[in-house]
Amino acid sequence: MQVKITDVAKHAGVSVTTVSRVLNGERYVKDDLKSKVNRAIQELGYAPSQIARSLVRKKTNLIGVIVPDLTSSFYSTILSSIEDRASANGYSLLVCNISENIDKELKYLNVFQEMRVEGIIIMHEKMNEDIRSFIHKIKIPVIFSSVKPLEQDFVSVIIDDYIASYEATRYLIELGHETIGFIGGDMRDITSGQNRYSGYRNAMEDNDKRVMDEYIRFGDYKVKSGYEQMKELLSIERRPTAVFAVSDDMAIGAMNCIRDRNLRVPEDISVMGFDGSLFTELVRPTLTSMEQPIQQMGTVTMDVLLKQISGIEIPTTDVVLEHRLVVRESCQRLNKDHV
Amino acid sequence: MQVKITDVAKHAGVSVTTVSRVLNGERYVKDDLKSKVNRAIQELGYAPSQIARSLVRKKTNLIGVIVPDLTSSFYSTILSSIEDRASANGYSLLVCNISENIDKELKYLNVFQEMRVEGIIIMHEKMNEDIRSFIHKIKIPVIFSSVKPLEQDFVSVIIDDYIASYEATRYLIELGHETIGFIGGDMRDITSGQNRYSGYRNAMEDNDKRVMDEYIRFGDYKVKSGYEQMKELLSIERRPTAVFAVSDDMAIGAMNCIRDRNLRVPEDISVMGFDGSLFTELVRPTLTSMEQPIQQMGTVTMDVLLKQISGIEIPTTDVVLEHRLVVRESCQRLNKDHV
DNA sequence: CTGAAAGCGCTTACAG
DNA sequence: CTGAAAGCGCTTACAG
Repeated sequence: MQVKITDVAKHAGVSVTTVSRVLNGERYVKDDLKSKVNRAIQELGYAPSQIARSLVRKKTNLIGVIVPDLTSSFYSTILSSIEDRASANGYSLLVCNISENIDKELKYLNVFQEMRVEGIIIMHEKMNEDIRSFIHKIKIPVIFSSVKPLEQDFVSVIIDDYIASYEATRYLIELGHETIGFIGGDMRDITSGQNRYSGYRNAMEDNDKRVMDEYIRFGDYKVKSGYEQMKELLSIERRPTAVFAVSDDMAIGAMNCIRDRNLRVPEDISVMGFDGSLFTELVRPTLTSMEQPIQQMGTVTMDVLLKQISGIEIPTTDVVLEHRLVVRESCQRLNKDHV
Repeated sequence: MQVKITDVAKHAGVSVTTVSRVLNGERYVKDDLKSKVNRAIQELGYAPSQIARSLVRKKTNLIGVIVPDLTSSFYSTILSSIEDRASANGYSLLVCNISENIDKELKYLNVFQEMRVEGIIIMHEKMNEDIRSFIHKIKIPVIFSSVKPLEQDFVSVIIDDYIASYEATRYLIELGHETIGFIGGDMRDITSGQNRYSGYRNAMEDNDKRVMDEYIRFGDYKVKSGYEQMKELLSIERRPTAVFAVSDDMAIGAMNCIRDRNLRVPEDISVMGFDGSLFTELVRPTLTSMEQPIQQMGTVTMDVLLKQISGIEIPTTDVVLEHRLVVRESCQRLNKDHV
């Protein structure tokens, strides 16, 4: 029922080879034939089948992307800039939202393979043995964005989460804070769980601050868990004067919790976030945050992947982007009188 | 280089037909052959090519989605539930983020057609003649989600924006407000521009409230424009005691503007939003909003489209979902003393 | 229950 | 400059 190339050829009175040639902008087609063909295409409303074309060219112009959570501002911003670079280069995105569901990830990785995508982008680091071995076996270029799995042979586009977290903590220390609460992520995550935790811990120790277990909590990066964990921190007898949450969402949850207890940010408690999401400017007080270059992260990810695909360059090491502390209103110098 | 079905057949010592049969779970294959084939698949790491399969079956299991702005919480939430339903039904999503770029939309519509997607979802209503005629001509099922273009022959999954807006305004009137500012959307948009504006206007008139031009502003649905337009409303000599913004994002921008002027929400000015985004619960005070059933909207969109694709049912009318006023903290009864 | 052959809609050497 | 033919990797009647 769909118009196909033979219909166009018949309609124009030429061979399919000729139609194919004008379709692909080849030279060596006389102008009168070319215009006959173009008219036929027009009249028949012909759109060549990419899938037939892919089969013979062995090129699909498809990229598969695995996103942990589409509704997250962080990931959807990265995805948006990935999409931008992809479409600018003639690629389309096959998007999979796994929402913490590992089975879905493996299933989709299989779909990607069967669809013969030319590259795969993963923004997720909770691996299992199946996924690990799948990625090792597959011949399609795979790149991780914003996360870094343990294995050295996977390529990531990331920031240095350890140093970023270290510097965020040091900033609070420099403001005079002694007791700094920490709301970490999932310790099964290398990047955003373990590395950010170590950064906090080492910054504290290097500056002779006591690291106390009751000041250390862990959430799931979302607003709600920031709220819950902050509730715990506020129940401590000598509550912290500053809190560092490893995601802006959790930091906002923490701020809301503080406010709901009739305490003020930053007068009573300073709050520091991490990521640089859109929300930092949207809440009041605005949120001081250790920011990742989110947009750039997407762009660079796509550019590196494109190079891998074209075979120009096989990256062997991670691409590490610059983090940046953006000071806004939610942190202030410790008011000694207040404690 | 990729392993193909002939390799598997050779390795297992059977015909490609047989391999194809076990791949597709057909009966009529003896157990010993079946296990031979399965072993060969295993050993060779064979993954059948969907694109070859699509060519012969004339079925791609692909859905094309056009999103106006991936970074918007509203659209990414719909997209997320669309993805959920799609993958549950064996479909993958080809996602295009057009970011207000009409040319990109037409280009992507073409890509969708060439990729032979089985259905197209559009969450965007800024049409031009090319797009309109393209959609009319194409034989692929198209469905609009959360928006309703002018033409009657396109199917949409929406709420009744006019009534929702009418009721939101009436709620503010019932709280005793006389002067109600309005921050509308783009008047080129039927759904979220014109209909919501008419709802506001008619609710005002039906309740004998004066509709004054200076109280009516228009933004682009984003936080920043809500802030800017609120600034204008605050500069009016007799400023409104309540403001209704037709997106939660703009409402939040308005709240921030009010706060930055050292006024309080809702004591000095009540603020009402629209959409039911995640932010409503995230800001302080929490935002009263006329909510759309965002998740359901995605689910229903996909379900209706799936029916269209399977030919079970060709919807001829829009699917209208229920809106719901969710009262939170940002609106209060007008305090007469205050004015 | 199994296999040889045609065909899906294109592109690309190969001849002319 | 143009076309006939082979082939991309599968599935599906058709025979047996």
